[in-house]
Amino acid sequence: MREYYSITELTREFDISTRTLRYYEDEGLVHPVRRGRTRLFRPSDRHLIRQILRGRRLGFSINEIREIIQMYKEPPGEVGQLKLMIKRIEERRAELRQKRRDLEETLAELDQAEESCVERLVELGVNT
Amino acid sequence: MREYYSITELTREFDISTRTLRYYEDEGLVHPVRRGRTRLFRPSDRHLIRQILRGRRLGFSINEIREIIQMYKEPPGEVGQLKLMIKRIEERRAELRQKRRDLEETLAELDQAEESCVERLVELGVNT
DNA sequence: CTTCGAATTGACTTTTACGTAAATGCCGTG
DNA sequence: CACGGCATTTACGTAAAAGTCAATTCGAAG
Repeated sequence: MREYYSITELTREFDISTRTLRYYEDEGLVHPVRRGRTRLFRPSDRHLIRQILRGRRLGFSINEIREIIQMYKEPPGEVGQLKLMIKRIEERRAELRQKRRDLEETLAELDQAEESCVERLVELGVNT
Repeated sequence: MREYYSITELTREFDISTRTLRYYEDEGLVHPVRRGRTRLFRPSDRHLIRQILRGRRLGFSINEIREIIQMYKEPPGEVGQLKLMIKRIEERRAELRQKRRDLEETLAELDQAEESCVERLVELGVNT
């Protein structure tokens, strides 16, 4: 496990811009340490970036991603907070299950669409 | 099957604003007919709205949604177009499968997080 | 020491997906 | 016919998530 990653290494690995990584830092999502002015990202930051991009691909906003990442962290110490956290987690899961239904439906329709296309090709006598 | 739906009926059904529906019309995603200046949405439009919102929940942009909806329509008549269409569909499916992986991973992490919270509650001696 | 390239900062710009407000049209009811 | 209640059009506003550009600055190589 590497100790540090430079900003450009990570932009290459994840195919994002430096601007994006700095933006995520401004938003408090990652916390690279500094050597002089240079950012040094640790494996934990790298892991956070993975999670951020995952959230992004699923259509979550930065604020939502921030919330979700909070949930991955150490659970809070106070009972009220814990119960609230569990409620929030449950809400997110419901949302994700909705997304999963949406996803399955969309995939099914695309399967259908592709099949129609292939049929059409066969009608036209194209040898696949 | 109703013949027409008014704009407000649909805004209530789908919990979106009239602005949003007019925007989708501007963007050429739906095509309500007019009685005078009033929009009348047909069942096909209603179905389109379903598909649009599904895409929206999955984080697709309007342009992407437009593309995806194109795919659901009648396949094109020309061979080159058909092959291109199949390629596009395949790309979208790959993207959706990626989203599905993202989704499963996120769900798994949330399960983990919730479990931690529950454990913590038990430690604190809270009777669930 | 100079120079070069990579990194940083800050400011400004852009795109997307609507929100919002103002002015006006249409229509059924009392 | 006046009215309330939707609808419409036009226009401007805005928040999120970066892109872009200019001016520096740092550190390492020559």
